Amino acid sequence: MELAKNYNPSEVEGKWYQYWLDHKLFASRPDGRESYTIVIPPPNVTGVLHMGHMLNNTIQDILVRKARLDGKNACWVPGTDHASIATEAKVVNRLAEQGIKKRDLTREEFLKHAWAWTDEHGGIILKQLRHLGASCDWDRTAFTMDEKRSESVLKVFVDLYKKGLIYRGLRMVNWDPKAQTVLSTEEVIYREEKSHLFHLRYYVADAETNPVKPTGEEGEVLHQDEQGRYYAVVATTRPETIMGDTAMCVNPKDPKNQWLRGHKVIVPLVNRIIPVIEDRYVDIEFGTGCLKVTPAHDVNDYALGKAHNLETIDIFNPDGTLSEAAGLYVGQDRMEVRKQIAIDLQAAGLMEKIEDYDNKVGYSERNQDTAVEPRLCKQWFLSMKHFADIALPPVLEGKIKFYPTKYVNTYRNWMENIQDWCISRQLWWGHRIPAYFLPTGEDEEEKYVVALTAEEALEEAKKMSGYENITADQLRHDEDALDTWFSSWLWPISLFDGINNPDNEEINYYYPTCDLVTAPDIIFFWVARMIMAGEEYMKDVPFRNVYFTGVVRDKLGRKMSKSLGNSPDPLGLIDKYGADGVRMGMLLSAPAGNDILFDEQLCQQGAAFCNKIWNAFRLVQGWEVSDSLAQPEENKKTIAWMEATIKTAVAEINDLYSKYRLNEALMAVFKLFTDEFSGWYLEMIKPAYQAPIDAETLQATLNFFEQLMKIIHPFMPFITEELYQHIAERKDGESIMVDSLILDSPTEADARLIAQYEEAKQVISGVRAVRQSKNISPREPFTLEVVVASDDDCNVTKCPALGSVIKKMASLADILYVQAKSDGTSAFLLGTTEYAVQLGNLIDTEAEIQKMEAELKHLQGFLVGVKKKLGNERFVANAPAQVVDLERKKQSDAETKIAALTESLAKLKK
RNA sequence: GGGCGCUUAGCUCAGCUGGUUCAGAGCGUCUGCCUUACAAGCAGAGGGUCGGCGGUUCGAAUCCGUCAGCGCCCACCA
Repeated sequence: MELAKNYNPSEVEGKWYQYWLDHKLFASRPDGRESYTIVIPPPNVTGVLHMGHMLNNTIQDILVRKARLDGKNACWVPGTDHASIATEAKVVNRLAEQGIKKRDLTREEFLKHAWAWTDEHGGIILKQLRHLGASCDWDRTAFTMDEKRSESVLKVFVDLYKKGLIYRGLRMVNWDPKAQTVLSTEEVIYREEKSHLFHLRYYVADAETNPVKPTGEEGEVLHQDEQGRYYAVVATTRPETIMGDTAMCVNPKDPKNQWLRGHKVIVPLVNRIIPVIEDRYVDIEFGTGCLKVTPAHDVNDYALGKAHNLETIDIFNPDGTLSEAAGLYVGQDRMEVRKQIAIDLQAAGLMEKIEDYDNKVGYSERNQDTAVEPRLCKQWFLSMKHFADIALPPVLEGKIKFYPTKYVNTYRNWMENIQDWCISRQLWWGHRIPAYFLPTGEDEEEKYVVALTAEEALEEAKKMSGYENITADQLRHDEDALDTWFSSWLWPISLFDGINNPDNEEINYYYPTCDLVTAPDIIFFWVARMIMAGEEYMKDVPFRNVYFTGVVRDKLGRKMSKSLGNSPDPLGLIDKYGADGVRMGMLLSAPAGNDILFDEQLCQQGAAFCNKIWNAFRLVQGWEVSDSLAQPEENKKTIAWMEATIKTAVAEINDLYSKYRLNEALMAVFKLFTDEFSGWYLEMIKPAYQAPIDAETLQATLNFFEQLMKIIHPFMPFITEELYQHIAERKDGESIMVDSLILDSPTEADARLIAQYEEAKQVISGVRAVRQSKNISPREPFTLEVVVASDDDCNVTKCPALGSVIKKMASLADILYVQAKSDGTSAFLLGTTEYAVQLGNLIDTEAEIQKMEAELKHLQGFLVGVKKKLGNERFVANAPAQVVDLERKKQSDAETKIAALTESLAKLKK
């Protein structure tokens, strides 16, 4: 069959992906083989593929395909995440476009819209992954909100509640006023912002009844205005919260604020009188040392309020506007109020000054344009102490390995300072919390039961005193949903139904999974919590290795983002370079743990490599075979060398895989094919133009080709399948995917053979370099002189097979062994042996002399260094004998070379 | 404020427990080749003294200290 001159991925990729699907080659069932499992980090169900996914999933696919080649039963489970907060936001936005407000809908109506959206956009990303070649077992595709996963989540909630690990409590939590839900501490990201420090006057309220006299060091009276009224100054970044002030706080040890002790002050504008309290929490150095205390809107103030029994005034509505309780600016947005109140304070003469100030403001990880508000409310929490205790040891003890290892520190630090996990969200899209509230009187504390179903909840409720006759419609199902991560933390278990159906065949076979490939930014959200769930529910780790990928950046190091427009369209790249090319491009610049600076040009390199492979095959496939032709000795030897080379390379590549140094493994694969196989081997055994090749050599070459395709396959699945199918007749359903590659370890004999060929390559390169520097055609047949004693058989050129290989590769007419090189030659040194190319009248004696003198000078300098080292008694006395011997050899070698060069030079100069 | 990591050729990175003939790779650069597998190619070449300083050692890119620069994570100073 005639093959096109250039490789065309678009003609190949779709065809083989369909073939793999048709023959169910991605599917896995438990069997007697060793299992190899990866669970996909589930992308958002309505997400679209971006470069981060490309990197992440390329790596997973490489690992899975490699496991198959190693003969393991590989299973890569795909799925999506319902991503409650992100998806709900998208649905809300779409409804808004249609003029529908979420709050006008019932929960059921809203969920209908959400499911419609999910059905419409859901799983697009998984379809896109197929273009990349992802070999997931698609029949297993799961969703964090499908039936099995949902049931698992609720069961776990009920179980943990019963174990006393889930509780409900009033806490200061992070509130997202846009999404109108609480967030966990992990979901808040802090950004440094240019802001202002407002210095506000709080007048002393009781100066008449309780006189004050603040004096400075010089004795002058401070803090007094023109009318003689005394005031304190409070520095704040948030003047809009003064309506919630219920105290002012000073440090009792602060000398400059002693005069305020025991007094009362007036909140500016609001004119409420509040006490001055004392607490060592206040930093004497910061601002004026006076702190306004707003217990409802600041975590620290809340603690102060509790300690000092202060009133709590919540001045915000859930949407971030000011509430009735504020009394002023009611209904206006807090950010607007901040601007307005600054103006009003100034006008009222209550603003001492405004300074520029950098501070950190928290934002929702999902919504980076609305600042998170600390807010006091009742939520569900998971106590984390127990989980930290069970999840820390496996990582510290190495039962789970992190690549790169530096994340172990990060992990430990988080675990050791863990806070309880707020798991409830004021959202509808998600798993509804299986808690049911009982009717209570106005001032009574809330009562509730936790149960898997409403029926069970009713049974439970009836057991409570006073509720014996309660009916189903009197129970109020908690409106809140669970944090998305409360379902994803079960992923490695719930995918195999290990929660609902413990000890089933699948969970026993596939769990623990082997590798987890993920980005480091979800180490706490997801990785850590999966380890917790694994230890809690399976009493075993969820995975053995975690490979943390880097962040994909552009080649200038900027994070890829929509607003910068520097994120290429993954599918567009695949169209342009082929999936294999893009996979190689991604990986070439992705050392584990480092950020990857993505450069489209690297995909080009990947595509070029495909073309190289393609053409190498075209060459081999085009050879005419002759059965009568005997196999030349040199081919036999070269085949043995190639075999040794492949074995050695595969051992190295396997070692790199085991260390998750995939980019280095790919580079080794690339060099094996390009340099060793195409550059050297094929050229060595290539028959003369239009001459046939012997059958044995051709067969060996095809075998090598097949091995090489397997070696490359994890990185470039499509082209390797295409050529695998060309190399030999294959039955329908046969595939490189499910073939295996297991080679013997390289031996010492292999190493010797490789060393011999390395030397031969150097002779060839030496001759080529002589030609190049003299601008002589590579075809011009020369005679090579080897300056070597006639009884010395160690020289590579003396091996008949290698001799003819060298002649062929270096276009030599002959190789002669001489005592001294003849006139009209250009020489080079390899080790201590001198090789001289007979150039005849093409020689430029002057240039030769210059070249040799330069080398002589270098050698002499080198010799001086070596002699100095050997002259150092302490070196000779202390260094290991091996090292000293080596230096001695260096010395004698250098002396030999210098002698030879000097002699040649003398001869030339005559 | 704490913790961690990084700094080696123009770029992106290797270089393990200090010691093979003056530090390696890929890309890029330069030179010569359209040699019937591949110009998405072939051949050849140039290019770093290993962030600065100090120390340990017979010997340091490799160990220690220190300074500088970069990056990441964590933390309730308004």
